[in-house]
Amino acid sequence: MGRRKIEIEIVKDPNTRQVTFSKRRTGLFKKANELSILCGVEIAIVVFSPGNRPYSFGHPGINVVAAKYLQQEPELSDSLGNPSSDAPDIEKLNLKLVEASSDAPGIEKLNLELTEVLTQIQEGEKQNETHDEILKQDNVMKLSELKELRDSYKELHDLVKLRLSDIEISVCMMLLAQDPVVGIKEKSIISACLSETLFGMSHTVKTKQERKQYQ
Amino acid sequence: MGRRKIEIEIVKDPNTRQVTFSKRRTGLFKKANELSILCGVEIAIVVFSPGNRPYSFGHPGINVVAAKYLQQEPELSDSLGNPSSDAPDIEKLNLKLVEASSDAPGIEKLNLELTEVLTQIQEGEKQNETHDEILKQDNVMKLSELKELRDSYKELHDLVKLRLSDIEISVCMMLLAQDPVVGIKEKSIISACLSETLFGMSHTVKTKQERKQYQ
DNA sequence: AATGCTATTATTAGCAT
DNA sequence: TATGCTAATAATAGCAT
Repeated sequence: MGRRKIEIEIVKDPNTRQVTFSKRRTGLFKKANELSILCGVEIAIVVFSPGNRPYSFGHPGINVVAAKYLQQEPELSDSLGNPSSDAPDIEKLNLKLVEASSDAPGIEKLNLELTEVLTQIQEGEKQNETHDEILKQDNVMKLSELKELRDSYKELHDLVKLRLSDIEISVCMMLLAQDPVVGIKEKSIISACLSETLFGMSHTVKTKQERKQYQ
Repeated sequence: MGRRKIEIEIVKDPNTRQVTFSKRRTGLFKKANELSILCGVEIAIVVFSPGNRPYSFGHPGINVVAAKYLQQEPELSDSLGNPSSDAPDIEKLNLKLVEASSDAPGIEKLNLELTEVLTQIQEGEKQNETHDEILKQDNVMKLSELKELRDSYKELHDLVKLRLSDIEISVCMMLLAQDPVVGIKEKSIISACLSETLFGMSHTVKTKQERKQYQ
């Protein structure tokens, strides 16, 4: 594809490697952009340069898509008997979403969602403690109370599971919202919101590190 | 690039669009693979098909890198004071990681891990059912059984919460990776986490779709 | 939904800037 | 570190399967 064919193996000369990276990354992002436009689909790429700098591409900006995705959730459960085939109206909807997302609003919602999840988890932990109290007080429990206990846990479980899915979706969307190298607009908004999110989550990372250290 | 030139605009015929997506996605992933090998860099791609199915590509497989991450973890807190310099040995290390991972079992392992988590969640649901049975059989329950019930829920709860933390950490890593000014050493690790997240999400989203379809 | 064929267009390796 | 040039290689549009 150039003056001569090359083997697909690591380019030994660091300078040449950097040039290759730069050119091929450009080409890759161009291809990704074409794919997203030609097929009306969402795509996200992250790649680290040989110097370990991150480059990313994403199309389109995402909040509208995220919101609408959650909206179409009910519809999905209606199309039960159709396992591996794609309902055509879903595809249409998807295309509309991509179109509509060009005028995307803010990203604060994402942060709010994350905060909500953390809050709910904390509440779940409180419930755990409450149940502990109950267990200590009575050796025998009425069936109704038992059911309540069970139900509350089940509720918590479902809640967290649902929230987990939401977060994963949000993350996905966030990935898609990365600053595109080729032709998208929301750059400044996205960067700002990414920073916000970063601050919001830093405490969680700390928590995990602490967990490991004291284990 | 084909029998005739086409404009980069949405392909109107749905069938043709799907074929285009399939071919170009293959091409894109091939390019991404070549880029990662030629330049020894880490890369991750997520793309949704016109039918909204997630496809993902990532290099390298995360297991090797993740292992090295855990080994390096102690050192990380030491190198925090070195913000914006691009240490050359870091690049070498990064290359070694990529090389080392070329003989990694591949991506299946990652998917297995994710499947494991999902399985555990499903098992949690089964336990819910089991507890239902118990509740129906006995009006009175021994304290030990009650504790078991409580513990199983707590376990499930912790499991989900842990996974949630992992996702948040991955996101945080990703956000950190946005900023080239932040310390360099962590970058390879970051991208590993990122890959994990990307793959994880692709898998999870798919699973969620399936869950909905069969509900 | 994916793959093989192949005429045609698109990407890029090596070099210079 | 990135871009312009250009010969040479690689991807793919349309069609059939």
